[in-house]
Amino acid sequence: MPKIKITKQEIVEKSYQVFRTRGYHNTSMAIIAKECGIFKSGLYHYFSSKEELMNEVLLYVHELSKNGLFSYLRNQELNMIQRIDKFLEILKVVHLRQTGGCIFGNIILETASSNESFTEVIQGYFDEYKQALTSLFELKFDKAESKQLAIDWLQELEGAIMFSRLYDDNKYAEKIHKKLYKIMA
Amino acid sequence: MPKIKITKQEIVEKSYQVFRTRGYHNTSMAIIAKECGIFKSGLYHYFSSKEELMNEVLLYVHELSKNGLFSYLRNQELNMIQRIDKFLEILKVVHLRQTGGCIFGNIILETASSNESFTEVIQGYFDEYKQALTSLFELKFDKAESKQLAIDWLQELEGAIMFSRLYDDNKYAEKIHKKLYKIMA
Amino acid sequence: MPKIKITKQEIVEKSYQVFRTRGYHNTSMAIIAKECGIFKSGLYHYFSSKEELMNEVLLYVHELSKNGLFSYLRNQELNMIQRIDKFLEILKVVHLRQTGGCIFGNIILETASSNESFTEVIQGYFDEYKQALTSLFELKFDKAESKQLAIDWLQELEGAIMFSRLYDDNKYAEKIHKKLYKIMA
Amino acid sequence: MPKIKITKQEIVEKSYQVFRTRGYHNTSMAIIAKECGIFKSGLYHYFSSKEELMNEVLLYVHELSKNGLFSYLRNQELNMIQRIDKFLEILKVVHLRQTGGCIFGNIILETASSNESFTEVIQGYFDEYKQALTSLFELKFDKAESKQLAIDWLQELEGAIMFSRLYDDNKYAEKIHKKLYKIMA
DNA sequence: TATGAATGAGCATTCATTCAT
DNA sequence: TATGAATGAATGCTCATTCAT
Repeated sequence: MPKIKITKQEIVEKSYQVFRTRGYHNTSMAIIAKECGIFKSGLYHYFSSKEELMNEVLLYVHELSKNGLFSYLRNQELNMIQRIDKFLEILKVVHLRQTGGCIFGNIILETASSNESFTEVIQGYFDEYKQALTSLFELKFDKAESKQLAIDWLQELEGAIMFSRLYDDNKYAEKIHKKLYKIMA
Repeated sequence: MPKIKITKQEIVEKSYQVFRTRGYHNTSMAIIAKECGIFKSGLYHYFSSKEELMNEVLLYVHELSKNGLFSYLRNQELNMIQRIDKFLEILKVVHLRQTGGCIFGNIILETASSNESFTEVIQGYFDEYKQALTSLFELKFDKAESKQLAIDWLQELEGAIMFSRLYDDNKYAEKIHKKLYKIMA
Repeated sequence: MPKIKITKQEIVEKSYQVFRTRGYHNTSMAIIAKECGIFKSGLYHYFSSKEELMNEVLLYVHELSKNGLFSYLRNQELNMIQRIDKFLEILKVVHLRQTGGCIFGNIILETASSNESFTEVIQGYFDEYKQALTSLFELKFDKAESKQLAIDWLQELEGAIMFSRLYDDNKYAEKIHKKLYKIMA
Repeated sequence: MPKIKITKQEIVEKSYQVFRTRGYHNTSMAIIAKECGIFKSGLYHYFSSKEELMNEVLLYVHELSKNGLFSYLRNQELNMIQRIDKFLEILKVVHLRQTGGCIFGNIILETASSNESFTEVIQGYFDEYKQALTSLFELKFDKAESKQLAIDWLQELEGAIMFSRLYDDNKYAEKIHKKLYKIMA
């Protein structure tokens, strides 16, 4: 009798998708519960509040990136081109699909001025993202320059994702993706 | 009896500030009414819905930019440096203050995947922004290159504003501002 | 077209009855709304919270007592016996009916140890009650003794109301009522 | 593996404290479970409902009083003053501490008009309390008078506890305590 | 035109209780 | 027996919007 139950992990994954596309305030616990096939009150068995759920979602995506995106950038068994290849391969799947772009960018712009406490965890994500990119750039540039390049490229990427969503056209993001090869050429 | 009433224009201006800092879904008509010193139902005398109010806000800021920001970029009575000087002078006031960054960037990331109809008007804004920037770049580059530079710089600016809000530090945006001089040098 | 609407005052009166019999925490805004024949949300047009509604109820009953109960005790146009007669006449209507006894006594025992802010207004009620009783006793006793008698009698009354509710028998309260005559005899 | 588990008795004792200070409706099974260091569902192993738990609490406190408070009042090995001394010694610990006064008084006023079935057990408590007090008074007065004195004093005590909680000052209750000596003097 | 009352759906969260393991 | 997941109604309160005056 395969009693199918949803796990805490699966709730986080579902919530990720919903929050990414709908944003924070436009997503109700009812919507998430429905998406998970459970009762609203069931969510509170795992998460003490909507805010905590969102924080866990962000931490989960960060963790995912550690083991995926970021890991390729600093994988010493790969050469420069291989690292970029692998990184962009993932990046396309993550951002190019029309599922809401980058949840960290979305949520920070939606909530930066309010009381919600997402800033810290989002900073943590981008900090590590920058470090991983720096690792890549250091294959060609010195430390300081690499760090600056990382920040610049990340910024451009987020701006590009915004434009890709605005014009419903992935070309903006893709162009920034390719820019990585040019920088390292 | 000089009963001073708030004008439609003033409501739009107040709403601009509220929407920019709080976002769309986290802003209630009640908050806006309170900020304007009028009754909730009063808002519906001027605007048929929250969505329409937001649209009018976006159009108002677009209009403001036409007569301000954009106008300097294509002012033929100014030389290149003067245009940039004037443009950045305004830009600093508009974006650098800790009042929510760029409302167009905020709202597009918050609502791009939902049913709200802000995409068109936000596209209109950025289209004209790009054109105005293109006018500037054409003082040095050819048409095609100027257009591409405009898009790139705008993207970077939006990414930089995001980082300035994330890290509560205007240096990210300021760096992109200065980049204009370098491009035109 | 006699459009019958419930006024804020009527909501307070209805709420009084409900809170008095059901207590504070066992009374939901939904119950009150239903009792008033309006929507739950309608209550929030008049009262910003359940706590505020309760406070207004307590102040209303205090006001009622000022113009009723208390007024007879210090009415200088009445002699001692007349004052007691009138006072008890009202007191019977107020407490003896099986509608929940004394709302001030009920609510203070239910909420004294929690965060609700009813203590102050309930103290205000009993302070004035004591003063009014003191006025009566001063017809026979000196100031200090009158004050003590007032406190004592009030305490006994509240204890008696509790016993009348516990045993569903008004005799306990009635006995304290009559005690007034003995004290003044 | 000395897994120390909470006993039914300990749950009742913890619940007593919580119910006494928070009241019945403002106390959730979750709060009690937390206070006991067990799961909510664990409570239902021992008690079929919140109502039953409360009833057991009241019976427990009644039992406690039998072996404590009440026992001194009718202890034939003690003389009158000794009985009062011992009785008040306990009474101070029970009521004077700022932990919610008298649970029986609190709960009867909170629930007397509702469907909960606490009336009977609370009556049982006060019945025996009256009998015990009557035993004391019979050392000096005849049966009928003693009974009346018991009722009166109990009433006054409950009213005094109410005032002590209302004004956060134990003097009201203490005064009634001392009154016992006067009555028996 | 402005007011403020009314509307009814929706919000995040908590409730007492039950169930499966 | 204890656990912790599930349940579904209910909680206080807010929402965008409409209506009558």
